[in-house]
Amino acid sequence: MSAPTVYDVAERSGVSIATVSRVYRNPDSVRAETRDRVLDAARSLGYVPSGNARGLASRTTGVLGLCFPDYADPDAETGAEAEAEAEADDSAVMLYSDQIIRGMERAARRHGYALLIAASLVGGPESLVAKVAGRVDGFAVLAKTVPTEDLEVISRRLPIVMLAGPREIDHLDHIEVANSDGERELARHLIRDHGLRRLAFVGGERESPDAQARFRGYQEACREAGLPVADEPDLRAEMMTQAEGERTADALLDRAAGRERPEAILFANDQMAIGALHALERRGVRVPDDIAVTGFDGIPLSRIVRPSLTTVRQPMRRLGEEAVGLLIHRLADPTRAPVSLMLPVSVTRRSSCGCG
Amino acid sequence: MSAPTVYDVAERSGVSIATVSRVYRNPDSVRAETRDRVLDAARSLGYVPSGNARGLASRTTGVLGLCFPDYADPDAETGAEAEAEAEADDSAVMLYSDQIIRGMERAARRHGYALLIAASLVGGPESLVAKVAGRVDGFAVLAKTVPTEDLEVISRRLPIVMLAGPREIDHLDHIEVANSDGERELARHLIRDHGLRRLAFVGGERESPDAQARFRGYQEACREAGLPVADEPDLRAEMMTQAEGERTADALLDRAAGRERPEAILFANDQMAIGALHALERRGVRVPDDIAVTGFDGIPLSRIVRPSLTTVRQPMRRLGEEAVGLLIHRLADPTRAPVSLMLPVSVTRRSSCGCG
DNA sequence: TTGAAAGCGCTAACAC
DNA sequence: GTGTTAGCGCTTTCAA
Repeated sequence: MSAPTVYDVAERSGVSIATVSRVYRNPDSVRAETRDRVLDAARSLGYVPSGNARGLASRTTGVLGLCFPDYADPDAETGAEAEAEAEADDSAVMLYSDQIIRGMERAARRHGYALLIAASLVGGPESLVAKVAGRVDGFAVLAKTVPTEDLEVISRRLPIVMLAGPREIDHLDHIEVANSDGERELARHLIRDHGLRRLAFVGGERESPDAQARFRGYQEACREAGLPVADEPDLRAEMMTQAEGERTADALLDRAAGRERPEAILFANDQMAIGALHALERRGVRVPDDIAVTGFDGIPLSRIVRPSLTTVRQPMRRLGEEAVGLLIHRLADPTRAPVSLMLPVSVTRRSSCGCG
Repeated sequence: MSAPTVYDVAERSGVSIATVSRVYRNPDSVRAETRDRVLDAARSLGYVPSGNARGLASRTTGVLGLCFPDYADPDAETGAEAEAEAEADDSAVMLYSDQIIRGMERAARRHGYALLIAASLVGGPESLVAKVAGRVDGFAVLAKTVPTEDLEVISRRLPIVMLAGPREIDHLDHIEVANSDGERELARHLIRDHGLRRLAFVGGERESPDAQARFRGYQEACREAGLPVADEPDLRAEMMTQAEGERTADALLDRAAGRERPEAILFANDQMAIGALHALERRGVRVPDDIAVTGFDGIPLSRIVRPSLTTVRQPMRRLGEEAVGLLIHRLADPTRAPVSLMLPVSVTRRSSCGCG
C-alpha cells in the first residue's frame, strides 16, 4: 500500500497534478466542479498530501518549534505505583514548560502553524535539536537547553527566539522575565509592609540565571532597606523541587537552632516554597505567624496550598505567545533588528506572608 | 541567504554529497578524518539538514503527532489581568491534555521521535489535522477532536491511535480508560464503606463518552446496592469546569431545599468537584460531614484542595506513553491486528468522602 | 481556469 | 570508505 500521490489523484480525476495541487493550496482558484472531482478522487484513494514534499517544494513547513529542558529521565521506570508518586511532584515541576507549550500552541494555531516540541537531548549531529531545526520555520528555545554553539549555527538559517534567561546570543530575538524586579518587589513588601528584618533566601543551582536574577533582586531590596546584604543565597538547591524545598527548610531551621531563626524565607521558586510549607507544618512551625514563606512563578498550586503562597507571578503562557509573535514577525521581515523583550511580573500577596 | 545544501557542504569539504549525507545519518560509516572535514564545512556554512528533503527521500519523518481538542478559543483576548483569571481555571481544565502531551513527548523521545501537537480546528482540506497527518509517521487523536470521516481517510495512509472514548473506527488501535469500572468502585465505596444511600450524580454533556461511561458505572453500583437507579444524571454540566461545578452544586442544594438533600454528590470530573467544594464552603455546608463529594481524573489539584478530594485516578500520562507504544509497534508491523487497550484506574480515597 | 516541466535537498542503491 | 545516479511528491513558473 504505497501512498497515493498527486499523480494518482490527477489521473483518477482527469486533471493535471498542478490542478490537484491548487485544490489543496488555493481552492478558489479552481472551478468548483473540478475541485469536487479532485476531492472525491482524493477521498476515495485515501490521499494525504505529503508535508515533506510540500515543504521541500515551497521551502516552508507551517510548523514552529520549541525546545525545552529535559526535566525527567525519559528512561526512568514508570512502574504502576511509582507513577502516582512521580506524577505528583513532577507535575508541579513541569508546569512551567507546560504553560509555555500551551501558550505557544495557541498562538501558533492562531497563525496557522502547528507546534513541534522536543525536550533537549545531547547528541551528535543527529541530536533532536537538529531534527527540530530542519522541520520548522522557526523555533523557540528555553534557556540552557541547547548549546550556544549549535544555536549560532542554526540561527544563520532560521529564526530562533531565546526564552527566559539572559541573552546569550545578541543577534537573536529574546524574551525574558523581570526576575530581579519581581523578587525585589517581593522582598520590599516583606520588609516594608510586614516589618520583617531577618530574611533568608534559598536559591537554585549557580547555573540557573533565573534563580540568580531573583537573588540579585533580593539583595537590592536588602541593600535599600539597610539590611545586611548576603553575597550568596543562604542555601542552594540543586533541583528546585518540592523535595529540595523540604530539605532546605529543615536545614535552615536546624542551623538556626538555639539562635534566632529567620522571620521569612524567600524561595527561588514555588515548588521549593511548597515543599517548605510541608516541612514547617511537620515541625509545628506556623506560617505566616512564626515565619513567612514566599515563592516565585505563580504556578496554580501556589494559590491552592494552605496557607496559600505569596509569590511572584510569571506570565508563562504569555512567554509562549510572545515567542510566537516574535517568530512570525521575523519570518515576515528577516532583516529587522533583534528584539529583546522583558515581560513584567507581579507580586501576588497571599496568606503565607501574612496578607490575604 | 539561501540555505546551504549538501552540495555546498560537499564542495567545501571536497567530498561527494553522499558522504555528507552519511555523516549525518550514520557517522561511523565515514572515516573520522573525512567526517571532521565535513562537519567543519557544515559548521562554517551554517548548514542544517532539511527535514523535508530527508523525509521525502526516506519516506519517514521521525515525528509523531497528537491532535487534541481545542479547549479555549485561541482568538480570545489575553488582556493583562484577564490572563490571571483565565490561567487559573483553565490550567485545571487543560491538565488533562498536558499530561498526555508530556507522556507522549517522553515516550517519543525515548524512541528518537519528536512530537508535533495541534489542537483540532475545523476547516477545509487544509485543516490542521491534514497538516499534521502529512508531517508525521503516525499520530494519536483524542476522542471527539477529528471527524471520523477524516480519520477513515487518513488512517489508510498512516497509523492512528484513538485515545479516551469509545472505539469509533474498529480497525484502528485504541486506548481507553476504565471509566465505568472506576466510577462503580467509587460509588460502591460510598455506599458500602460509608453507608450512604442518597447519592446524586452530576454528569457532563451528553456527547462526552467519558462522562457517560462514568454515569453507567454509577448506575451499576446503585443497582447492585438496591438503590434507586436514575436513568439520567441528576444534573448535567456543559463544560465540566470549576465554574459549572459551583453552579451545579448550588442548583442541587437549592433543589433539595426543604427536602432531604443528598448525602453525596459524585461529579463526572475533578474540576467540577473542586468548584463544588467552593460552593459548599460558601454556603456553610461541611464536607464530608454534611455531604460527601467525589471527582474523577486525579488531577494534581485534587490532593491539594481542602478537603482533599476523593477521586478516581486516571493514568493520563500513561495514556500518552501507551499511545506511542502502539504507534511504534504498528510502524514496525503494519499488518498486525488492531489493538484495543483498557487502562485501569484506581480509586483514591481522601478526605472529601470521609476517609483520610 | 488549467497544463507542462523544472526543480526543491535529500536518501538509497549500486558501483567503484 | 566513497562517488554516481535516480528518484521521493510536491510547488512553481510559464504557457496555453
